[in-house]
Order: sequence, then C-alpha cells, then structure tokens
Amino acid sequence: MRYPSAVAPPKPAMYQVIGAEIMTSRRRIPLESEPVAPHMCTVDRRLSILRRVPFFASVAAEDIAAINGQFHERGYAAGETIYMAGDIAARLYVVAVGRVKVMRHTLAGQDVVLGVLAPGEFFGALTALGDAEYPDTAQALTPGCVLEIAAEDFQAILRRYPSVALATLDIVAERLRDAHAQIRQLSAEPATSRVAAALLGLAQKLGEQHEGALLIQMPLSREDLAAMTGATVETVSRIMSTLREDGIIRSGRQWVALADTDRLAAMAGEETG
Amino acid sequence: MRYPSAVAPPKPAMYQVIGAEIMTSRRRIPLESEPVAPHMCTVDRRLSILRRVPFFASVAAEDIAAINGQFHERGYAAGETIYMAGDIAARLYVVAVGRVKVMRHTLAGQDVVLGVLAPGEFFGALTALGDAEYPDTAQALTPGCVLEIAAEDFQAILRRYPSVALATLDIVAERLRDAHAQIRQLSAEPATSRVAAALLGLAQKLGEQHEGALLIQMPLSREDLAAMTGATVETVSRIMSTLREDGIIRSGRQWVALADTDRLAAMAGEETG
DNA sequence: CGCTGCCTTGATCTTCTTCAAAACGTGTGG
DNA sequence: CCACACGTTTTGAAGAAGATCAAGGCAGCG
Repeated sequence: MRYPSAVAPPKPAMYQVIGAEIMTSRRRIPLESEPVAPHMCTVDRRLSILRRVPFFASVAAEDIAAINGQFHERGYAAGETIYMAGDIAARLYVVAVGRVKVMRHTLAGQDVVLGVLAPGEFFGALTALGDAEYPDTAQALTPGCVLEIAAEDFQAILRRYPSVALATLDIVAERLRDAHAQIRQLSAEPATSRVAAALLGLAQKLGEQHEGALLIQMPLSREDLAAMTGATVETVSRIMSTLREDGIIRSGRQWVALADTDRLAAMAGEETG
Repeated sequence: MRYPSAVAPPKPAMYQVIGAEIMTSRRRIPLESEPVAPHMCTVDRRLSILRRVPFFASVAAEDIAAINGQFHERGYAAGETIYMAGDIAARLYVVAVGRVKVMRHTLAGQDVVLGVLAPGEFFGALTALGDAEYPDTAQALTPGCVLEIAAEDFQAILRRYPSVALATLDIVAERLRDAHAQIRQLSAEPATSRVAAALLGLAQKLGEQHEGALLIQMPLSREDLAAMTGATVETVSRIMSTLREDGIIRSGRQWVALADTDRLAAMAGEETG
C-alpha cells in the first residue's frame, strides 16, 4: 500500500493557523483536464490501453492486434451514462481514457458507489449469462472513452486464451477481496474512518503530487463521497471540514488533496480497502 | 429467487395470540444433526461432492477421479477453525459435509461474517499469489469435512482444464455481485431490512420445510446474525422478537425458521442478495 | 438441579440523519 | 472584466436509529 510519493512538508505554512483565522485551502480547481480530445482515442492509444490491461498482459503482441479489432470505441461526455441498471447485459467495457463510476441505485433515490475505474480497468458484463441485466449503472465522471466488446466475443477470447481467463479470475478475486474489506468497514467502522479509507483508496489509484499534497485526479463531490461511504452529504461535509481544520486534507468544490496520509491512515483504522 | 417450497398456513393457530399471551415458538432445537460421521467422508461422498461442485461440472468423469486424487480430506468439529486471517494462504478448500463460516475480525474484537458455505462451495486461496495471507478466517459451524488442495495444484488444474477456469470465474463474478448487493444494503437499508434479507438469503441456501415453516439448517445465533448484518446482538434480538410476535418467523436458541417469506421479503426491500 | 451460555428487555447515550437556511465558487452572460 | 445565477458546500438544530450498559430469564447439559 504505497502512495505515489512522499508528501513534502506535512503542514505548509500557508495552511497553518494564523491568529484566530484558518487558511483552509485554495479554492481554485487544481484538477488537470484530460490531455486528449474527448470522444476519441487514437489507434495507438487503443493498443497501448489494451496492452496495459492486466488480463492481456500475457497475450502476444500480434494477438493483441487481433483482439483490438473486436473492440469498438465509444466516447462519453462527463456525466453521461454508459449503461443503466436493468439494461440487457450485453457488453464488457474497458476504460481507455477518463474515469468511470459504477453505482447502484436504491428505491429511495439514494446512490451507492461501488467503484471508480481508471484507464485499463474493465466493467460491465463479465460472464455471458444469457439475457441477464446489469445490476448496476456506469457513468462517465470525466470526458473520456471506453472500448467495448460483446459479452459473447469476450467469452470467446477467454476460451481461446486461457491465460486471459486466469488473469481475469485473479482480478475479479481481488475485487471480491476489496468488496469484503468494504463490507467489513460498513459493518464495523464509524463514518469518519470510512471517509478516511475512501480518500486513501482513491488517492492510491488516482493520486498525483501537487503542491506538497496528494491530489485525487477526478471530480469528487461530497455527494460522491457520501455514496462511497454510506453516509449523507452533510455528514461527509462535516467530516471533511474537521479534516481540513486539522490540516490533514485540502479540498474545494469537487476536489480533494491529501496533505497527511499518515494521519488519515491512522483514522481509517484497519484496512484501507 | 425461489424458496424450497410454499409455506402451508401463513399463521398456524398454535402461534396466534391467545388472550393477552403470545405463544412464541417451541423451544426444542429442530435442527437435524449431520447424517454422516464427523471427521470423515467416504470415497463415494468425495466423488459425488466433486462432481457436484459447479466448476467441475464440465470435466469428464475419469478426469474427476484424477482430480480427486489431488485433494486431501480433513474433518472438523463444530466451532473448529479451519484457517485464520494472517495464515499463509496456501490452500483452497471445498466444503464436503457441514457448514463453514467465513469472517473477518476487527481490532475491536467484533466479527463480520462474509458468508456461510454449504457442501460444494469453495473458499480459501483462490489465486496462487505467492506467499499472500488469508484476509479472513474460516470456521466450521457444524461437524463436517472439507476437501483441500494446494493453491498451486489448483492453479495447475485451472490451466489444464480451461472450462474449469471459466466456471470458477463465473462463480467468483457472482459472489462479487452478491458482495455489491450487500454493500448497497449496508449503505442504505436499516437494520430490520438487513436482518430480513440475511434470513431470506440463508433460507434460500439452507432452508428445509419443517412443520409448515422454512427451517434454516444450521446453528444460527443472534451473534452470528449480528455479524452478518452489521448490527449488535441486542438490536438483532429486538428485531427477531418483533418478527416472532408478528408471526413472520419462529426461533429459539441457535435456530430460526421462516413462517412467512413473503412478508419477510417485503421488509427486506430491494434485493435479497 | 444448578451451571453455563444464549437470549431478551429496559434505560440511557452517542452517532448519524433530517430539515432548513445561509455561504461560497464557478461558469455564464452581459 | 464584472456581476449574476446556479449548484455545491457548509453549518445549525432537532430528531431517530442504533449502540452501549446493565440486569434478568431461559434452555440445555452435566
């Protein structure tokens, strides 16, 4: 569990308490916009993505090219829905550019975020179980593009390249472990720990060094965090305010940066999940 | 989502309110004791178990016999620990006889139950990731026996029989879906719904018709239920008392039977998962 | 028949949600 | 370039769900 790199000064002067006032954080959005044109990936990028996908790591270069031909490309604007819970589960997707959020809705209108995916990760219909429906909804968090393949074509790939099936099994098994860690957290940890753990998990995957703190490279609202931690927007906001006052994080509208991962990890309790 | 069979009369007279008193339920333990001698399975039973395991369904009979040779057998008494969190994850297990509980501990001493396994289901080290540790603990709930195989030997089987790898992938993918359903529940449903869902889930897997109700065939304490639902023993006990007064369940020391699955399902909310 | 461990029930307290309103940032249109 | 309008975030106060603490009760067993 390493984070991209060490945080330089734990508490830069500009975020210290000055008199009775607290310089909370700069409010300018520090997120990078995606370095590629939305709604398109070049062929080069496609191949490099597929090569980077863990389950194709073992496949020979010429086979990758063949596999590449089976994928179709599709671009999404930020906020666009890729598929909805209840749709026929016909396709498997691989994130090529951007961030994708997978979530479940409740009848009460509340959302539960099951995961945030970065380039190289897959989602959608993994098994070719006939006319089953997606149990969840996938939504683009940023402009980006995904590669998609029919579930049955992917099944054919699994059958043709057993090493791909083994690699896929490893990934799914790891996701199951992560899901179990989250179940443990939801069952036994208070909201503060869950928020801390969620932030650390995101930073581990999407963290980039920025002005002495680990910036989480995605638009991340309080509502998103609430849906990731099983809490309400207000509770998350209160927790974030405290963390900010303690100099542990910096945050603003739709962004968060971690200034002190050690203290966060201490608050997160056992597993970062 | 079908349950073994229909419940005969929704509210048998003997469980009705009589005057101001409530006949709660008979207190005699109705659980069957296992029909085999503990600490042993016969060769016949081993083969029939392996044939019944979903991921060997596609393997030819003569290959099953060869695979059978790779498994070792081990008996457990009720309550015995099969492996502990932190142990080197060296083996994959298949339940042959009995019930096995997989759980995670918290530093606070609280347990979280991740699943209850019946004969034919596997647990333990699925992937051969070197010297990794088990993240959870497996414990026998009843006397019974398991078949075990070294993780690397199982990997060899996966490589040798690609159809086994595909079937395993399907099972793990389904477990992941179930875990996600549980995450949604813990995030968004109140304790009553979670208990109802947990009971329905257990009944679906282990339910047997008994005196007009679906008896869950395993010793099931309030503490177990609490660990499955992320609640405390006291909260579970209060919920169970209410359910019993309403004639929805019958229960006693370490056992529960569902008298009215429809009403339970209504309380469980969205997914039974 | 009394012991042990599970289950139940009550009272109190903490945590988190809910409801409400104000403050702030961001992007937009003037 | 400034000011407005929108959605996000923050904060407060009241309420509810569930946890915690503390006794008792009951079943099964030796």
